[in-house]
Amino acid sequence: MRKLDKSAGKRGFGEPVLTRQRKVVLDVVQSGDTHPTAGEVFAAARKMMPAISFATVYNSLRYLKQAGLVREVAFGNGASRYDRETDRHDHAICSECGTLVDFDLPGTVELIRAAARASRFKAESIHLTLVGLCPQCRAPK
Amino acid sequence: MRKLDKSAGKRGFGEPVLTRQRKVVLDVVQSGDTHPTAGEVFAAARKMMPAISFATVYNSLRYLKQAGLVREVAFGNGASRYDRETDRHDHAICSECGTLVDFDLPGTVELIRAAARASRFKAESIHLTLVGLCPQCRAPK
DNA sequence: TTCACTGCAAAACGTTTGCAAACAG
DNA sequence: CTGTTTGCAAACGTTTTGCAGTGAA
Repeated sequence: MRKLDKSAGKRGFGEPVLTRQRKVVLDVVQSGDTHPTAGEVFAAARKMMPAISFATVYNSLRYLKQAGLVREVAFGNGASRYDRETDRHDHAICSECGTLVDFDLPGTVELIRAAARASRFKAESIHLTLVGLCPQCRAPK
Repeated sequence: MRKLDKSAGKRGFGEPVLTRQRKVVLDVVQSGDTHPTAGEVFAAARKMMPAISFATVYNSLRYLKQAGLVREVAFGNGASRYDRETDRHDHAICSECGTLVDFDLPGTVELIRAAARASRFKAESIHLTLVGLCPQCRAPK
C-alpha cells in the first residue's frame, strides 16, 4: 500500500519527502515503544530541533501518517497517540494508568469476516481495543 | 422508568434525579437508532425545550452516561456520539458517509479472553469497531 | 524561479467549568 | 433553608488553517 501524495503531483514516484523536521518527528515516534501524543512528540522534537513549531509537528504527523510511516491511535476525544507500528494490530489500554500497548490477536481474518457478516458492511479494517489493567497495575501491591 | 444506580459514591444521599432537561436529552438519544453527536442532541432537544443550553446538554449526557442510561461512543477525536443501547455490542462505521451502526458479534467472551491472553492485561471490556462501507454506500447507484 | 515546506498566530472544534440565579426537596 | 441543577459565557485542550517567509531543486 503505497498510497502517497494526494495533491503534489510533481514528486517522483510516491517517495516520501523527508525533510529535516519530518525526520525528527519520525525519529521521535520510532525511538520508543511508548505511544506519544502530538504534544509529547513536540516536546521531544524540540530537544532535537529547538526551532520546530507545533504546527509543523502536526503537519508532519499528518504527512507521515498518510505516507504510512506512523499510525495514529485516536482513542476517545483526548489527544491522539502515535504508533511506530504500522502493520495491523490491536491495542490494550490500561484503565488505571493509561498505558497503551500493542498486541497481535491471531484469527483476525476470520474476525473481520464475521464482523462484516453481522454488520452487513463491506469490511475495510477492524479495530479491536481491550480496556483493562496492565500487568503492573494488576499486580498486588 | 428504570431504577437508577445510586452507587456513584460522590454524593452523600439523594437519588439521581431525572430533571426535565435530562429527560429531554434522554428522550432524544432513545428516540432513534441514529447515534447523535452532542451537537445533534442539542439541536433536537431545543425543539422540545427551546431554553435548554449547550452546557446542560453536555452535563446531562455526562450524567446519563454515568447513570448507565446512555453510552458514549468516542471515535477518533471528532465529536462523541451517544448510543441508547447500553449493553455490550460492537460498532461499524462507514468510511464514506460516516453512518454508525450497532451490531453484535457472537463469541466475544472467547475473544476477550484471547485478547487478555495476548496482551497480558486483566480484561475489563473489549471494543471492536469495523470500518468499511455500509449497505447503502456499497450498493451501485 | 518555483513550489512545497516551515513557523507563527489565530481560528476551529468539541468539551468543560465558574458562577449567579432558579429550583427541588 | 440546603443542596443541586441550570444557563450563560468564557476557558480549555487538541488540531487545523491562512499566510508570509524560507529553502531546496
